[in-house]
Amino acid sequence: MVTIKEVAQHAGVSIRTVSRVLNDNPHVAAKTREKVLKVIDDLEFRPNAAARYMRTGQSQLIGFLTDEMAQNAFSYDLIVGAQQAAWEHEKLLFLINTGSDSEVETRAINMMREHQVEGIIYATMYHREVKRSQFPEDIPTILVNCFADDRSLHSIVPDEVGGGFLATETLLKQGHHRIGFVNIAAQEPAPLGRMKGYRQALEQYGIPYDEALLRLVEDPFENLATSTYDCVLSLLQMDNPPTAIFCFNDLMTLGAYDAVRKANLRIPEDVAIIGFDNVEVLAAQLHPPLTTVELPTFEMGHQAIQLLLSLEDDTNSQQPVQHTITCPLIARRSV
Amino acid sequence: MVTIKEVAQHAGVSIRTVSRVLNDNPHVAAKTREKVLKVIDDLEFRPNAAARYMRTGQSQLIGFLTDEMAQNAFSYDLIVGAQQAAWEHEKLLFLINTGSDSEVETRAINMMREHQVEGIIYATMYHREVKRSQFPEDIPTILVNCFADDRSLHSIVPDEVGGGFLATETLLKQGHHRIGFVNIAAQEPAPLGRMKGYRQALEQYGIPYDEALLRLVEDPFENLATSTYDCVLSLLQMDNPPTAIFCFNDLMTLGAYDAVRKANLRIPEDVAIIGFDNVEVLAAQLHPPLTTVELPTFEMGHQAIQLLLSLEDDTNSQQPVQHTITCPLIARRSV
DNA sequence: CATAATTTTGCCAACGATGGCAAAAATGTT
DNA sequence: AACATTTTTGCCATCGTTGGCAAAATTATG
Repeated sequence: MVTIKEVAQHAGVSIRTVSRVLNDNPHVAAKTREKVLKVIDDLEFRPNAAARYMRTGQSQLIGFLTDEMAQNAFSYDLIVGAQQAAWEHEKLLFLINTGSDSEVETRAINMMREHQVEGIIYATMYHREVKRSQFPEDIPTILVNCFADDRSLHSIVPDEVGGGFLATETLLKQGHHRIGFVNIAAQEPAPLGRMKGYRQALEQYGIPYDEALLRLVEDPFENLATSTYDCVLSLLQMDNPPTAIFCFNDLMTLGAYDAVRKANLRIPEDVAIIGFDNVEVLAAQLHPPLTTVELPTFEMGHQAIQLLLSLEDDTNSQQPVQHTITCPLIARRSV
Repeated sequence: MVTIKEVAQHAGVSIRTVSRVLNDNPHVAAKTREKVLKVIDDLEFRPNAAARYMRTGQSQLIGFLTDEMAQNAFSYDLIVGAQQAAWEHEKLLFLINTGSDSEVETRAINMMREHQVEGIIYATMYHREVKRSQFPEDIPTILVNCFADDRSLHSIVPDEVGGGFLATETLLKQGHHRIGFVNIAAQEPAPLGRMKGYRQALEQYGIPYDEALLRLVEDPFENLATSTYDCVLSLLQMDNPPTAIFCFNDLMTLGAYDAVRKANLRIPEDVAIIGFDNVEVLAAQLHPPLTTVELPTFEMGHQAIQLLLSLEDDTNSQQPVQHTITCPLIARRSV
C-alpha cells in the first residue's frame, strides 16, 4: 500500500507538503501542488483513513443497527436511503443486524464504539418502543421506526394517524360511506394509530363509526393473507356490506383481492380496496394495481442520517425530537 | 474516550502490560491480569480499532457493494447473510449501494480502499457478467450473483440449470406431461439456464420438447404479472393445454394465479403452478401457497464472506472458482 | 541593494495501540 | 547463600497522517 511518504519522495517534497495538498491547504505553490497531484495520480495513492482518524478524530463512520427485520422490502429501502444520505456526506455505513438478541446488540454497539463511529442509527422492523438503556450516552443516536421509552433520543417515525386518515379520506372522497377496516390486533403504534386516523376521518366526514365494519387479525401473523381473506369475506357477506375496505397493510390486500373475487365482485367497481406500506412487488403487480398509502422507508433512512449529521454541526444540543414522517397516497386503480 | 494509557495509570502498570492483557498474551501474572481486567471493566475501556489497525495492519473491515438492487427481498437477505457471516468472524461490513453509475462505483471502491478493507464483496441484482477491470487487483474480491468476463475472480452464483431442472422434474414426478414455461426473453444466465434445465428434465423423462408450450415475456418488465397473465391465459386456451406451468419467477405467478382463476380452473387440481426465487411475502401468502424453487440468497451472502475469509488464511493463492449454489425446492401447495 | 514582509516549505511531535528487546522480579538448583 | 533460569514487566520505536512552529525562499518596499 503506497503511503504519503512515498508520494513525497517521488515528488521531491516533504510529506507535510503532500498533506497540505491533500487537505487543500492554501499554503502551497501552484506548481508544487500540480507536481504532487501528478505523483498521487501516478502512484494511485489513497490516504489511509485510519491514520487520518488518529490525528483528526474524525472517523467518517456511522453505525447502522437493525433488529430482526422483515422479509419485506421495508428494511432494504431504509438501508439504501440511509446509505445514500451517508454517501452524500462522504460517510461510510456499517451494518449490523442484531436479531432480537439483546446480547448481540450490546456487542454490536461495543464493536461500533471500537471503530469510533460518529453516530448510531437504530432501526426496527415494526413501529415500537425501545429501552433507552440499551443505547450509549456518549454517541449520538437516532431511532428509526421506534422511540425511546423516556423520549430522550431523536426518533423518526411514520405518521400512522395521518396515514390512516389519508387512506380513509381517499375512500370517503370517492363517495364510500360504509368502509370496512381490517386491522391487526396488536397494541402497537401502527394498528392503534391507523385506527385512530380511520375514526378521525369518519368523524370529519360526518359518518358514524360502526364497529360491525371492523375486523381484527390476531397474532401470529404467519398467514396474514388467508386470515384477511376470511375477514373480508365475512365483511362482504354482511346484510349491509361495505363498499370499500381499508387493509392494515399491502400483504393483507392479497387476501382481500381473493375474497372479493370469491364473492364475485369487481375491484374497484363493486368494492374499493386500499392498503398501507406500498410494497412495490405486491402493490404494482396486483390486478388491478393497488392504491395504497406509502410507508416512506427510503425517506426515513435518508432523514435519519441527515438528522444525525446536523446534530454534529449544531453546537447547541437541541432537545430530542420525534420526527413524524408523512405517509403519502400512491393512487393506482383499486379505488 | 478512555485510552489504554488511562487504564494503565489506574491499574498502576505500564501500557505494555495492558496491551498484553488485551491480546491474551501469556506473559502476564494472573494477579496483574485480574487487576487490569477490573479497571478495563470499571472504565468501560474499548480498544481503538483504528489505532490497533495502525500497528497490526488488520482492519477487520469488509466492503459490500451492490449495484442497483431490486425492490424484492433478494437484496436484503443477501446482505443479512453476509453480515451474519462477518459477525461470526468479528468483522464489520461496510455497505455501499452504487446504483448503475460506474463512476460512483469507482469512488466507492476508492473509499473502501482508504478505509483499508480486507476484501470486497460485489453483489448484483440479477445474474450477469461484469467487467474485471472495474475491480482492484490488490484487494481480494468475491462476486455474488455475477461473474467476471475473464473468470479471474471468485464468484458465487445460483445453479440456474439445476433449479430449472428441479422445478420441471417436480412437475414431471407428479405425472404432468404437458408443462408450460413462461420465461423472460432476456439473454441472461437466469432465463437461459432455467430454460436449459427445463429441457434437460423433459429429455431425462422422455418427454419431447414442444415449443408451443413456451411463452416469453419481453423487456421492459414493469408489469410482469400482467404480461404473465396474458401468457398463461393463452397457454390455457390452447387445444391441448398444459396441466402445469413453470414461471420464471414468483412475481409472475401472481399473474398466473389470476389467469388460472379467470379460466375457471383450480390450483393445483386442474393446473399446477411452480415459481422460482421463493420471495416469502408472495409465495407463502398466495392462495394456495406457492411451491417454488428457492434462490438461496442468505446462503449466497453467507458463503461469500466465508470464501473471502478463507482466502486470507490460505497462503497458496488458489485459482478463482465459480461456486454454484444449489437452489432447493420449497414445497407448498400449488403443485 | 539591503531589509522587511510574505509566501512556501520542512522538521518534529502527536494520535492509540502493539512488538522487540532488555531489565527487574520471582523461582529453581546446587 | 550464590548463581542460573524462568517469568513478568517496562521502555522505546513504529504504523500513516496532520498541526504547530520555525526555517527557507520569494516578493515587496524604501
